[in-house]
Amino acid sequence: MVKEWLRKKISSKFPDIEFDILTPPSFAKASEGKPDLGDYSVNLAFIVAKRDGISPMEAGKNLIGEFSGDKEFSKKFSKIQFVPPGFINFYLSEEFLRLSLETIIKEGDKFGDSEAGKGTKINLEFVSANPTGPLTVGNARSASFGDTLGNIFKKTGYEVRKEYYINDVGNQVNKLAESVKLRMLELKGEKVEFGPDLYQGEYVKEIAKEFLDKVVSEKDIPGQVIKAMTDGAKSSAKKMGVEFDEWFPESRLHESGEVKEVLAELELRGFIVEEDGAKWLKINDDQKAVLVKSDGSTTYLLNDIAYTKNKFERGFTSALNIWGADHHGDIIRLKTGVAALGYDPDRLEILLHQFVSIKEKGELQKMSKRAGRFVLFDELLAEVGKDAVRFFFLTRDLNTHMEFDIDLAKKQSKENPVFYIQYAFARLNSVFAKAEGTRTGNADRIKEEEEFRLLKDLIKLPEIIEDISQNYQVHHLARYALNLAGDFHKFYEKHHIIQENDTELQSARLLLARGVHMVLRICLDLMGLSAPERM
RNA sequence: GCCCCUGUAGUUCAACGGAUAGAACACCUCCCUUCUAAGGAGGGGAUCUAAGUUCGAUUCUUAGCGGGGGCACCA
Repeated sequence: MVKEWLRKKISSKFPDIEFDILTPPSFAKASEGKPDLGDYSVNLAFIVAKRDGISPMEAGKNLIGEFSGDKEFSKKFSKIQFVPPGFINFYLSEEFLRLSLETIIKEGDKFGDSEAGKGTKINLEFVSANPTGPLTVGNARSASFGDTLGNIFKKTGYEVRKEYYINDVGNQVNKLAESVKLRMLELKGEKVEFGPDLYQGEYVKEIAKEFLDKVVSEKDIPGQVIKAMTDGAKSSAKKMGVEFDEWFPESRLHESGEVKEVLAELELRGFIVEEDGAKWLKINDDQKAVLVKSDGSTTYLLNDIAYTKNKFERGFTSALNIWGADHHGDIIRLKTGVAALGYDPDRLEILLHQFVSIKEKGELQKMSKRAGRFVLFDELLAEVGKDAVRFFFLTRDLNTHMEFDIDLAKKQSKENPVFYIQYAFARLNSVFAKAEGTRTGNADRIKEEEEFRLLKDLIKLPEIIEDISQNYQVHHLARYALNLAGDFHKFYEKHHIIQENDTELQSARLLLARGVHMVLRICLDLMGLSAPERM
């Protein structure tokens, strides 16, 4: 609300200068000689100083008049101060904050909505785990992240489709089918040779048993295995609260002939070289990647290029993929392929999330689907709960190499900070229940420091959400919600909302409480967390 | 060897090139006859090392030392 306004306003005064709008550090203990540096800050003086070759303090003296004399500024700010080493600090006025509260309440659930993404259609693809085993803890990370990012895009006006790509073709699938077949024979009492390159996990035996019961014939095994795995992934996603708009099977691209078409087009455009009986895509001077193997089968890369083209042809202006860090090397290849087809490669954006390593019984485990070593998504959800799992991932940057200590997570699930937020929400509910029937008035009687603190938090929501839609720092939303909940708990301890003898004050505080409640709910919804009535 | 990510309190994580580096958990001291103590008040405790760029570096550059992930006619 304020940040954007400030940016525009200052830009119009100083059109040639690039500056930053900053949030000054807020010191926890203002009482102990820590200065109040205001609510917003501009580093204009540093920039001007450099340009003019003078000191920042000198530059600031000449600038400050531009602000203190401007009436529009005084509507929002009670004080604008120039302080060493050269920041111009803006202090929000109490009057403006009170007015903002009334605006926020009027907007309701739409508070924070924007039209920033209007006209952009995003295909957001995430999880897309190989259907050769159940979803694991690592998949839970991209599920939490992708789902929340999608929600934020929607709130900022983008048209979004959440998509899950199913690699239902290829070697790995055949191997899994082979593994199941052997386990079935084994269950029938035959002696089998179960090679180390087959899928070792227990789930293979379970499927085999199920197939025996259902009397699945041998030729149906591959199709049925994929179906079983995909159904499992769908059910896991659902338990996480993630709804995909589209489950896109790779086989569709082969059946429709799109893969062949793409190959033909790449050949026509001269990006293919043949060598050793295989067809390669030229990446750069010293790199090439196989598209068609010498046995005639296509690689994931060619299929992925066709898939990306398919997304664009479906009308998406951009394709955003969330991949695990192990696919880092594939980015350049896929982008090259997409560019070779004549698309702007910037329309394809790939976010990498670093790995989640698992610590169990004090030891780091190396996960491997093939070897059957992994921690199951469903198991984790059952033990720790959806909200705690989602929030655990959502509070961290995608680049963080996470260590997930299973035992600790189980033990500490009760202490997961998500409950701190939900508890604030539940406390508010019980206040509302107590105050039922009384009116919420205007904000005039708001005057306590803790109350203004909350108002300042509230007006930041639109800024946070819009920033995330640009920089994908989803964890900022989680931190914001934690901070808001914390400020609420502090307020709650110090001031009473219910005021038996002062209905005016009570109605003002109820209005504030409703604002906090509303914003907490918006945050919880965006993150796919439940908003409990009581705890 | 080359490429990507990463190194912050005892632990798990924050910090848009900005001001005295924030939380949570754990530890120590307090606070429930007033709206839910899953809460609040207070305390101790951290930027891997060395140079450089900058008015200003946890953030950028280079080098070193750790950690994770890639460098296939697998996905």
